[in-house]
Amino acid sequence: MDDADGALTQLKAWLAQRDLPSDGRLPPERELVEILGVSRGELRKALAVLECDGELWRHVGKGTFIGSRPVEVHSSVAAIANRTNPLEVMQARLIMEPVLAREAAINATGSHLEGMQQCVRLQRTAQTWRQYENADNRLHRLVAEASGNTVLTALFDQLNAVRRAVVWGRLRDESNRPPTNHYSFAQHEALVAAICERDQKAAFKVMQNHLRTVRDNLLQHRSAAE
Amino acid sequence: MDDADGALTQLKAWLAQRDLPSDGRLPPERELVEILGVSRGELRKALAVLECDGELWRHVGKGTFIGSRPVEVHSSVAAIANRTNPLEVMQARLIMEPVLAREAAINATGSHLEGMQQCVRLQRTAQTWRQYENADNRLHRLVAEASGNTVLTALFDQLNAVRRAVVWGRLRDESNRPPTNHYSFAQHEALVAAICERDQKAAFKVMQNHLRTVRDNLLQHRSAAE
DNA sequence: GAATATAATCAATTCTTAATTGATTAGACA
DNA sequence: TGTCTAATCAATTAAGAATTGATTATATTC
Repeated sequence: MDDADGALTQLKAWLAQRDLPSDGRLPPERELVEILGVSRGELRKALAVLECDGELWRHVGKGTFIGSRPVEVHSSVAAIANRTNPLEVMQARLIMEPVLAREAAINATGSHLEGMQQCVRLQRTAQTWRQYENADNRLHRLVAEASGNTVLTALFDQLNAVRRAVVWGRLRDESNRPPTNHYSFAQHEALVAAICERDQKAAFKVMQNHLRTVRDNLLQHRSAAE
Repeated sequence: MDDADGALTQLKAWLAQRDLPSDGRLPPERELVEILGVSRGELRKALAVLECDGELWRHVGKGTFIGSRPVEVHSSVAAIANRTNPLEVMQARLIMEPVLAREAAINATGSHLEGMQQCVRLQRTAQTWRQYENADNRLHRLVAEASGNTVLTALFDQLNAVRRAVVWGRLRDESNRPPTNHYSFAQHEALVAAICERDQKAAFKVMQNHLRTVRDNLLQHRSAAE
């Protein structure tokens, strides 16, 4: 390497002798310039080479770091909700939630069961759709949590966030209050009963039937609107 | 309701007539006290009742909101990975991926199929484990994408991110290059073949068997280490 | 005149400080 | 004893200043 790569050579040497902090961050360009005694343009050229080689990554406002750029996994819920539709969401729920119910029948703790039963009671006495939906959300979340699987619960949370962000249009019943004989009442009670009795197959089946009912209602409303 | 519940009655009445902002936030306690003309203690009792009923939720520094407490969806991949283990991840994969494979058999496009076949070829000729894993990642991601379900694909991505972040310890084979008779070869080829032939049941079954093999290998290694 | 160094500026991010807010405690009052 | 008021605490948010990589303009050097 000749003088044309002086900055690069010097930078590599400095990186080799200096052990960096745990996060792999190296000093800002304005400091490195003084440390290495090169101009900022030369330093940036050298950094660009190393970045191109995948040895470091940079970001405005953050700094320069050794290693490979961390993958952005924070695929926003809103972005997903904009590219999907209620039917896809229901399909995903039909895959996830029966399994969660089955696992909940195995692993649910006493406090989980108490919470589920309270949700069912609250739903029966709900005066508004908002109260009804609150209880519904809490119940399904409790089932997920009771499964005991951290990953599945996290996936359920993301699915749930997408569900709430998706545009459901006029699919929702807009009457003032939930009817006293709403189909979900019996299904939710059967679900909680199955989980309480540790009946895995029943918990799976009841949840599956429940979500199929919800899905079929969805399709019926849609075809009626078209 | 008598005077003992005056604050609760007044609060409910105020909530009924007043339409709240879109985020469901209601004024801070210090303001509500002046609006309703009740003492802060009474107000907090009334709020506690409504919170217990699940009609609102509160948090220090944030405020008081109508609706059910939002789940921590910010659960970053790293946070999940720290609280889970390889077995939970495999369980989640066993639930998600066979379904994705079945849907892929229905909805995969020509470019999806080409990509899958290329992955299989790349895996056969992989010189290093890194190349092998790259092809493996791409294949499974292609199956998810080919399912055509945006939500399921997003969930797969999150699961995949967790899988890569989880500490697998010495479960990985550390030999220099993948063996030429690695069990995954045949399974992956059978998977791609089933999807190409639009055989939904076979695609589901092959993926399930594949992941069970992976899981069993995992358990075997673990019990050997103990 | 071309190339490079230096300075100025921009935009994204982080840091710092103050203000807000629900929760808790202590004292006054009846 | 019970309730109201005030003070205080702890968690969060809001806003402005300071950083930092990227870009552009100006000056310098050979």
